Amino acid sequence: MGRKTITIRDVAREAGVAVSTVSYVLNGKDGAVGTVKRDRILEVIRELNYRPNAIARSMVTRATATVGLIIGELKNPLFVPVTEGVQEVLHKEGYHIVLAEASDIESEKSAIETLRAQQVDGFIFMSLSYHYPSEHLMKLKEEGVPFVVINRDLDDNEINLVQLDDLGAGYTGTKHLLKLGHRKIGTIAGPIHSQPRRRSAVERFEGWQQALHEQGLEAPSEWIVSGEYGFEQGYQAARQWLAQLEYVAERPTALFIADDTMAVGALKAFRSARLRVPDDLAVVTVGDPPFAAYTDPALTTLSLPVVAAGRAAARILVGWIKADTPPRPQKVRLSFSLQVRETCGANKIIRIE
Amino acid sequence: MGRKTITIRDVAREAGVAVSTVSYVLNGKDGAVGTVKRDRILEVIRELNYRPNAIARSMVTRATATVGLIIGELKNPLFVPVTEGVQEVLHKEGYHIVLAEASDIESEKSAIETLRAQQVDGFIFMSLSYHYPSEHLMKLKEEGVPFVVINRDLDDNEINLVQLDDLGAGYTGTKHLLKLGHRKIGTIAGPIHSQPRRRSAVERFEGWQQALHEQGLEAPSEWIVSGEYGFEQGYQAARQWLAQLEYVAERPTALFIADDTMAVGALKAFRSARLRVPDDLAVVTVGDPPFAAYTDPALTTLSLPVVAAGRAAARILVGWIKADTPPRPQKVRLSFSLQVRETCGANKIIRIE
DNA sequence: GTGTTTCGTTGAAAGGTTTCATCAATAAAA
DNA sequence: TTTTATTGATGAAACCTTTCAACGAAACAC
Repeated sequence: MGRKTITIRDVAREAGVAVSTVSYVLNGKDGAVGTVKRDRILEVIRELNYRPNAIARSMVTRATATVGLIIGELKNPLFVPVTEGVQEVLHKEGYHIVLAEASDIESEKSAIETLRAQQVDGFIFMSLSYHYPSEHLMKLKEEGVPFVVINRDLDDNEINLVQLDDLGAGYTGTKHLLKLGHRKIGTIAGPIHSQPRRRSAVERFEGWQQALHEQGLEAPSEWIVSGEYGFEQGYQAARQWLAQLEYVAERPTALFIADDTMAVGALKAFRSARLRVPDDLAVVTVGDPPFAAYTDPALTTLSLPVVAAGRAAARILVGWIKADTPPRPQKVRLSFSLQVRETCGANKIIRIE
Repeated sequence: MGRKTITIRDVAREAGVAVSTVSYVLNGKDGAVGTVKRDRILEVIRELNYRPNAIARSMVTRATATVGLIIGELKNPLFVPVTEGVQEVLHKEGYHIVLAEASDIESEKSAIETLRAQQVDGFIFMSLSYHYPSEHLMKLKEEGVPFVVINRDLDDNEINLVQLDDLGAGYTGTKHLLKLGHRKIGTIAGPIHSQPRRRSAVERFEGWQQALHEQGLEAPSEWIVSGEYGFEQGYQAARQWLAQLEYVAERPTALFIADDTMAVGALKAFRSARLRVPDDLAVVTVGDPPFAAYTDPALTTLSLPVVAAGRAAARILVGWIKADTPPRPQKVRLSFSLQVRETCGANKIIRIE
């Protein structure tokens, strides 16, 4: 609508100085301009309600103070906490986030294209954990575009990567059950068979396996089931798991579930089956979202530092952008902590002793 | 890093045509350029891997195809579903989202400033539901900046607004309990006393009140408690509620809780107090997040169409931007639906009959 | 064959900023 | 007093597009 936008030129005219002078005070090149003119300029800026045009600035500086956050799907429970961390440090550093959803590799490519056209200064990828090469990321790297990847499985370790220690989580969770005296431990795994493969699910599963093998234990295949993350999916997986147990002599006394949302669904299934947790079945899971302490029974779970992951990724990215030179490629692997609540039965055992 | 960016000029030179010609094929002004040159140009574009600079384009078109999404806090449970809806239509229309978090009015103002400097084409506000005027929004309106507000309480009804029917939700939820035969109905309200006031909480509370009054019923103040949204906050509020009941002769048989996360916390408190839901206390709540069906007992709740709210807001905004003229100001109020599950006891009653 | 449209193409201006090179004036050094 | 630095300020180029006005050539109408 025909509203005249006011520019640096107007400010300069009104203040009786050169455009470049105004630009200098705007950019805080303080030494370079006398206090009397500076004050006058600032006054005029306020008076005219002048707002510098970041687009025009970007044209010449070739920087937008904007980073693209590419995310697999908004519903991903990691999204909010990770973005929280990302936003926290990005905001502090004066960067903006532009959001793009990309649930498969093709839309990811196209998101990259449009955001590059928008001249974003860098990318953070937080999509599904693809296992396979992702040549488009390689290309990005070759072209010198700053980017960091969160929680994916990449075969190129020249790429900056922030990962949660899902293997460790699976291992430690199972170990916890072993320490409580359980020897027969099944698992409800995440999407370990999906294509593309999801790293987090596979690693948690392998952690479970590893802990058992270390003790020379082996779980029959009937004790294993897998499914997508999610409440309903967990419910269904648990029902399938229970069904499978009918075909095997020994029933597990404990269960490692790959994800808290699945666990909530599973608890429902166990309730309908009149299976008491933890008395009949001890459960340990992974994630520790806010609701974990409020289920019945409360979830014993491995808390993953997702906010910290977001922060770490953002910090690496900002460093790279500012230095304008790729950092020594690093794989940050963030640890976890065990939150002992009720589903594992640890507190009950202590009470009995 | 000194990588030469390739521009429309390079394409023009390589293809042996004028810059403007390239621009025309880029922008699909199809009639205007001969097929032979067009093909050559497209070929060169591919060859050179040319990517038009959206920033430069924005300079001249004065449009960025970008809208600012200003949100109170990422943790807000509405954020994900609303953004889902927003993103869905914005993406389809070729717009990008740039995200800004602003938890108070000052940071909201500054977010607006920086995003306007970034030349966003419009705004969607999805912050806390302030009650008070928000002059900065008025200013925005006067300056002709397109924007839509989701779920706030504004005294200016010239502003485009998408609201969830929180009043109706409170009313209908309570009505449901009344229909089940309850006459003594308390409430755990949301932050109705907070400053600035949160519309959703106040409306849900008023809906509860209204339904009771309609039946000539009155709840003693001991049956009422309020708190912030959240699991732990719900737990605490419920404990306080239980404590207050000690000081009153009659105990409620039913309870309206303003929010599902609070309800989950409250259920925990009731469990420790050996209060059976729904037998001793029927519960109805509001929101219907994914976990609502998986608590024990499952939550009877009023499902709010948050994704639809996001979509509606985005559609209004895009219409405004494209028409370059403010639409007839509208207040969209989206309805809700009652999800009868277990906490209200309805299924039990039916079974008894 | 002349006059008028239409078509395909072009050059140049405009958009708002940063920054480089330059310059005048003043301060410091010789 | 002359020379050299320093300071404060400036004009103009550059960033990469889009789009307007203009133009020659071909097609059409008469």
